[in-house]
Amino acid sequence: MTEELKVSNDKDRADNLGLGPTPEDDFAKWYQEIVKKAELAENGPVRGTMVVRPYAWRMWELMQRYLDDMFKETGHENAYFPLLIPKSYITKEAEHVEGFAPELWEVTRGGNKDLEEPAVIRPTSETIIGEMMSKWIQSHRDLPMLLNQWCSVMRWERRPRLFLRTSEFNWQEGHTAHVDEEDAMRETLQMLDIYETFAVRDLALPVVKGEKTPGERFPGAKNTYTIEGMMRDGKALQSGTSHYLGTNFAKAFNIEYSNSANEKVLCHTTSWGLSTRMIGALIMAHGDEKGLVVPPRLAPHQVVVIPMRFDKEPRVLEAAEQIAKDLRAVGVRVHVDKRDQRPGFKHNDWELKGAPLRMELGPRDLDEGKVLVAARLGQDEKESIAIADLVGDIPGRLEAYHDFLLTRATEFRDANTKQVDTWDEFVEQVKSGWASVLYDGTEETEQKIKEATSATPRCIPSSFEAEEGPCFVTGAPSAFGKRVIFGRSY
RNA sequence: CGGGCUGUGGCGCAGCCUGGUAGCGCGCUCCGUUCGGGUCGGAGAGGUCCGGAGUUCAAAUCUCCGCAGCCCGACCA
Repeated sequence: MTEELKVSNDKDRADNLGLGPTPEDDFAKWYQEIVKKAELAENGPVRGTMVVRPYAWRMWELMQRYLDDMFKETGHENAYFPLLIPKSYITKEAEHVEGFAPELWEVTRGGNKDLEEPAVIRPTSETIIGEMMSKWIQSHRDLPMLLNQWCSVMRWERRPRLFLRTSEFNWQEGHTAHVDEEDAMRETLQMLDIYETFAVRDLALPVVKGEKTPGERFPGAKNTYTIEGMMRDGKALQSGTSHYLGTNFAKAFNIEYSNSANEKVLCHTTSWGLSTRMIGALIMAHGDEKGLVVPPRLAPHQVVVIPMRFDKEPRVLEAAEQIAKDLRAVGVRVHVDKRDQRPGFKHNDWELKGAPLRMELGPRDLDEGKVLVAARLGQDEKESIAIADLVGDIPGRLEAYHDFLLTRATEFRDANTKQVDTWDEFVEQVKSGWASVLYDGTEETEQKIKEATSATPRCIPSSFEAEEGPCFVTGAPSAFGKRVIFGRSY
């Protein structure tokens, strides 16, 4: 009887603290529980808004740092443009306004009176930055103009989901102006490459890089490029986009320069953005039934040290702090968990929060000059390592852990991506993954596919070989000169 | 925006059908104990039952209107 009660209490505790559903049971619920229980974010009081908690914001700070470094290395400068944009700006580019009109938040009052011209809260800043660029650019000598801003934007979302789609979200938006198409296109593709590097190197997320089909383009863009990641439920997540805007915005906002022949010429502009949605990507690409799995480059705590009986034996804590100090000196982010909790609780908690490595340090280890090192993934047994070897060992171990995650995610993606040539195969394939197909590229065909399977064209991968043949739906000649990846998406 | 479901201490839930102003588990606080994978015992704190209006002597419970969340769809860098 007592035993039964005890077991039941343990189960209640586990249910309350740990995750209920597994990704296989109920992916949507699993995702929400991770977000909440790993203390990443929660809903704000206004519909669709999100409170980002410190643990997740730290990951975003790291993302910002890696991206910002690459932006600066490629000559970009950060600036800041206003949150509020005159409503009239948005309407200057026809496709742009059509695309964003249904998503706008509008401000009509301030200081207790109606505004003369309503303002919209930026859904993206092409318009206001275009307006400013038109003032700043006079000569070909002013080009290229390479700007970026870190900010939040707002779009009315009908169905918000934390990190994936919220009314307000934080991102970076780059905006550049160039002398001609060639230079602008080089920029567009360069930024796409940077996003890919970021995804692979920092997020351990293999992505498919490529161009969007016309139906999936950014409103007002001539070409849209994307990196698409595969989540563990086989769906695609658009993880970063880069747009070649042609002269569309230059025309709308008069962004022009005098060339060396003293002729007025329209600029060719680009824009590119990546958001906190990447935190959603990280959760859904790497997480498992125990919780979050954070890739080392983004982990707030790469190593968590769990000291045993440290209240009774101060030397344990001293040793733990010394280890932390030594590792920090070689660039490892270490956290010593001094909470008044049992070690078992801490192990579970840090598994839920996805810390890559844990160290268990007690009097016994200390006597032997060793620590037990456990990995969140990819290592079955805890390994006893000499304390003296840690500084040499841990950085490499973190890299190996990153490689493990990347390999695992890549194998998963490849196993769930299939080349198909018939309707039946296609329908089956997009239930759980991606299908690469030849199709005729028409809106009608895309619509038919979407209605039947809810799959949409994700991108025309730049890595794919040229290939042509009959459309798997209509039999008409295929478009784009190569296969296109279709999948369900977020 | 259409269809479905939900809203009760921090979290998970019961109570609602058959109105009589709240209960359980976990968590939290304090004391002791324990500490190498979610210790054990004791004593406590904490809720205008999402909001508003209505019916009633009386509403968590019934009715209406909002708001918010979740799922499916539509929509969506």
